[in-house]
Amino acid sequence: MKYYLTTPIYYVNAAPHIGHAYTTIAADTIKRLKRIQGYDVILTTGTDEHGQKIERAAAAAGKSPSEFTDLISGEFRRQWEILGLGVDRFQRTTSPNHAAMVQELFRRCLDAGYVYKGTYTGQYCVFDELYVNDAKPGDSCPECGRPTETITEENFYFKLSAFQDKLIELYEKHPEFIQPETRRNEVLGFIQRGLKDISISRTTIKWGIPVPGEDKHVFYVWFDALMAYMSAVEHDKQWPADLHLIGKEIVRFHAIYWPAFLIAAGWPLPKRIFAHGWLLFENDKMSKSRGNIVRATPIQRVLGTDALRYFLLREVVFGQDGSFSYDALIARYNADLANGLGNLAARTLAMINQYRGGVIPASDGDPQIAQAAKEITGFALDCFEKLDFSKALEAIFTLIAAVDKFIVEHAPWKLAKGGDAGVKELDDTLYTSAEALRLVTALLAPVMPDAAAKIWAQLGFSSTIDDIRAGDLHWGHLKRGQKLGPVEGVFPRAVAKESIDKMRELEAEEVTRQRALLGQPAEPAAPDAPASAAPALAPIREDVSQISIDDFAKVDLRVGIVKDAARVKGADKLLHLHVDIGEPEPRSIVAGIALAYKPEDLVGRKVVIVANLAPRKLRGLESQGMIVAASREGDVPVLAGFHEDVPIGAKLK
RNA sequence: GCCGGCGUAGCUCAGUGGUUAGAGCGACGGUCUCAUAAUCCGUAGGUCGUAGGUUCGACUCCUACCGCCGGCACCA
Repeated sequence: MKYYLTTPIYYVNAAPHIGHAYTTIAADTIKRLKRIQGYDVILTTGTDEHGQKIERAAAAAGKSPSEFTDLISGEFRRQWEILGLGVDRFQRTTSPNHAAMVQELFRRCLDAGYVYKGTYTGQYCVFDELYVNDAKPGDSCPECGRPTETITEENFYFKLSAFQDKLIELYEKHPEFIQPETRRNEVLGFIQRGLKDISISRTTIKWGIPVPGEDKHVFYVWFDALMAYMSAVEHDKQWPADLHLIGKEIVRFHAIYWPAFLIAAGWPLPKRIFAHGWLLFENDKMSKSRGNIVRATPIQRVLGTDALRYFLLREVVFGQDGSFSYDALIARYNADLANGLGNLAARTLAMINQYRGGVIPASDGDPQIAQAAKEITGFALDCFEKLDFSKALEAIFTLIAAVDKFIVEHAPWKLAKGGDAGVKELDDTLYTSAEALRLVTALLAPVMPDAAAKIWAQLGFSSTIDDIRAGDLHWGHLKRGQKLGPVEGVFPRAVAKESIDKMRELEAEEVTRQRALLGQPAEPAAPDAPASAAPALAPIREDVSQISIDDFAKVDLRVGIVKDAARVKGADKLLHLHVDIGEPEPRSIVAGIALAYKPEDLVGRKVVIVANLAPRKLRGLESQGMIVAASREGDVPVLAGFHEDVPIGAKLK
């Protein structure tokens, strides 16, 4: 039986961080779980390497696109090796086998009548490679705020509109197709509002896979990238995937576009898509602009890969957003791994060494613990199957607690001194502890392979944890007479401050190394740097065309004072302002700053506006100009202002 | 603005009509000594977001409101 699962292919515009590791660690864990169940498991990952953003990032690093993507793709591949993740195939979208598959998808869709050529005239954001519907010339991009360009281009379109009913039918027939349920509901809601055809080619980009017979065109990123799931296993015919593991931000592409493409091409559909949540840093979104992105390797180097794996899967409910913090990591590590699992192993193995010469005694074990073990095992396996890692782990650790209690109740150290009377009870107690330890170790092996391997060897097994199968997960499989291996602590207790300092130090080093790799200047700001520290800004566009002073003079920037401000009904982000710039009547201006500023805080504040911008209606209100604000990727805008007092109506030049 | 979710002990969360609302972590007190200053035992009193309502009875159902989150709309 085969089981094929995937992580997303990661976009190479940034170096790997803990978010990438999260997905890939989860995938590796699932792979190990499925192996225990006896499946031949294939896990694929890879890198998504096309598009203008990459062209640009490469240029910024002073490299050609292919040099640049080789470098970053290699960085991802190495990351998974360092973390010991069992990736079977690493698929790059720049490899020839992939291009052929994408072109094949295109031909099949074309032959089936789901692709047509059309013309698009309108606004386009070069940075995001995005067509901005309903935008006018001069408008800026809804995603990034950069100016859009007016383009007319011939494009290939995919008839997504033809798939509305087919997709709804798919979700109804296979409720597990998209999980968790909230994502499924969102997708359904989105589809029920109607699907539009999508453009699947671009003539504005060179760095991509060419459309067959249409040299000017390259494929749009999603038409290209999704196919990596098929090209990765092209040679051993593993398609369809049993599971696509993704982040919640790419649900729509996987749950809507992807099955539609496949149906159009007449290829089988993946069985299940599971979208996990985001990893936050101390409850804030991790983002470049905040400078609070955490990498996996510093954590690995201080506490070990297992600590990272355990933390991510135990602390965060899979499917929901979760928070990473160094304090929580250390707390989990010490409470669960050092005091719980590590200590149980240490005390159990030490007692067998001391009291029984390192040999597993003969016993059936305590019936109550055996029963508890049976129930907990069943429950945990059930949770694992549902990808509810946190609940599974919680359950497994209740068995550890039960055994700790059991040991105290029987006090083997007293039995050992009690002569012949205590021999049987001592044997039973030691066997029970060791067998429970064996079972717990086997259950935890998919999550903590390194520690499990160590304990496994200490229990005296010559087989490896990769040999563990479902049949081993039953009480009583530990054999009497088995000789323990050399014993050594698996999770030494961590001193919080020391460990955190060390992780932060390594984190800073890793940031510097990654930035050098990307051709960016060293950035001293630590992840916990105060807000005043300069955040890492996106590189300034290399290709912003230069303008003359006359061009600049066309822009009439004026200082004004906000007379009143009010929220715009029906819009989260909009404020309706009246700004006095020294004209007879204040200007009516609608600005997308409601998330950053309260209306009452703006009244009386001096702002800069573009006074000669063509008026435009927004939500029925006329906007006679635009407020100047600085914005960072993924962040709220910050209004421009002055340190000195400036009269109303003053012109900026 | 529309749709959905959430708001329970310091922290993370469980609990969906019925006796005194639970767990883990943290904190405090005690205990054993096999063990990683670990284990084990005990304690900690949280208006179950706010205000109404239904009911013999609500954390659990309904309504409104507040706050947070997500999706859509929106972002000049």
